[in-house]
Amino acid sequence: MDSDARKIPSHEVTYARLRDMILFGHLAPGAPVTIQGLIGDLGAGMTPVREAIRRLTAEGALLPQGNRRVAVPELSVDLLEQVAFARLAIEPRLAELAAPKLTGAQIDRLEAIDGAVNRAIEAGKLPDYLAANHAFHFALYEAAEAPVLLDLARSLWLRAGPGLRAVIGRYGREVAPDLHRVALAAMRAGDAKALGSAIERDIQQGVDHIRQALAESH
Amino acid sequence: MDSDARKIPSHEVTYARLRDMILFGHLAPGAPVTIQGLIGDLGAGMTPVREAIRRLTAEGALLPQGNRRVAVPELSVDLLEQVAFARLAIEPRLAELAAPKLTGAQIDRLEAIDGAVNRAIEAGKLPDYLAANHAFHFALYEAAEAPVLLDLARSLWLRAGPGLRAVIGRYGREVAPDLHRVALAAMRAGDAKALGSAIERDIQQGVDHIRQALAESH
DNA sequence: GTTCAAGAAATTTGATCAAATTATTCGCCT
DNA sequence: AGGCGAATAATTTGATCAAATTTCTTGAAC
Repeated sequence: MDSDARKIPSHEVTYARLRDMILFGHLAPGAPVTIQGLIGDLGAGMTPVREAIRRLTAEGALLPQGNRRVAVPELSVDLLEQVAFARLAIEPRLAELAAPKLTGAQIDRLEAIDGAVNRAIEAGKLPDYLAANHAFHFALYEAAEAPVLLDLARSLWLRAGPGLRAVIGRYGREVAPDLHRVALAAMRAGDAKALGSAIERDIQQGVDHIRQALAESH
Repeated sequence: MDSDARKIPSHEVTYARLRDMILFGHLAPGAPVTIQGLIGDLGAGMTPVREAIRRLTAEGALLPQGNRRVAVPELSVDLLEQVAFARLAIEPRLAELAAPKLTGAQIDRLEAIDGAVNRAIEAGKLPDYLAANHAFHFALYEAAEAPVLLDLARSLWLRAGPGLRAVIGRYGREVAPDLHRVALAAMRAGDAKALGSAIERDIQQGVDHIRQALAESH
């Protein structure tokens, strides 16, 4: 029954679960991320939990609290600006690198993911939207075959995670230009520059969204 | 005697030691970074060593090897280009942010560190040079008070670490323009743009150095 | 008879857990 | 309000289990 789960180690599973909780804003900033608590919640042993916390701390998704505890960091305007700057530097480059390597099948897959994004928006399913949007960007970035830049992008999305919580619950007004469609058109045309530009504007749009949500919650 | 060391946890010490070994090229790429080996070499327990390895893996300083081991990654030309691109995007920005916040005392300290850099060069002490150069850059970057960008810079230096090993042992021909001096002049003048530009050229110079060393070792 | 290969045993190493230790925090009492 | 003590949580060690690599042996082919 559970014979299929035997191959992947427990600390990987624990890491992935905790990461997704942060990435999609399921954990409140300042939340008490305690080892003992996660042992109960995730049903894992102590060692796997410790290692998951250490990894996420190293990636900037958790913040050490002076005393020997960690918590989900509050996303201040100052931190958001740093994340925004770095994302705008790294991710358009990833898109440019991916452009010449994309196969037709990969573009089809990206178009399918983008369909899921739009369906989630129309249905008003914010969590689904966040997951699908994440999937779209990283399916594209992975095609760039640039592991260093990809790791940086992952870390930056993780740091922006707590900000998404502020977005959740706001009206799902999705903005005018659908930049994913622009990006897809650039992919089909093989235009790396245009693709990078579309991704850049898409990031700018997303960051603006978080910035507004942050400003309204004081 | 060791009463002062009681406050900082063992896994932090272990992490810092292993990190520095990678950062300054003391570990050969492909080297067998094994838990049991480090327990012996560093005299630490199993859990601290595990956590240090996990943290450094998350930061990209160590690479998982399919089987459940990790090793110091080989620095290919391709990886170096990615690191170079990201460093050129992030670090000049850190310098610009630091410029208006630098106090006279901090600039004096940076000048002192740069003195150590030059002394190490003249004495032909490569390890001392690497340590002092690292200290110079991060003393500057820390003044920017931008933790996100600072973490990214740390991760990038860590990824470039294995490349330094190729540089060690080559003739210590230090290049013409001393860009640290240019940077110090920009700091005293309070010219953020000039400081960013000096750091940018300094990075370019360092990357060129590694690139050449890499090319010569085929 | 020698060599190569396949397979099995043994050793090494990583993963997980449980217990003991140490530090921090919180409530209570003065 | 300040300090003392109990409780809670993190750190660390040691032990046990599972996986992987290496080595040794055995058999067959040349």
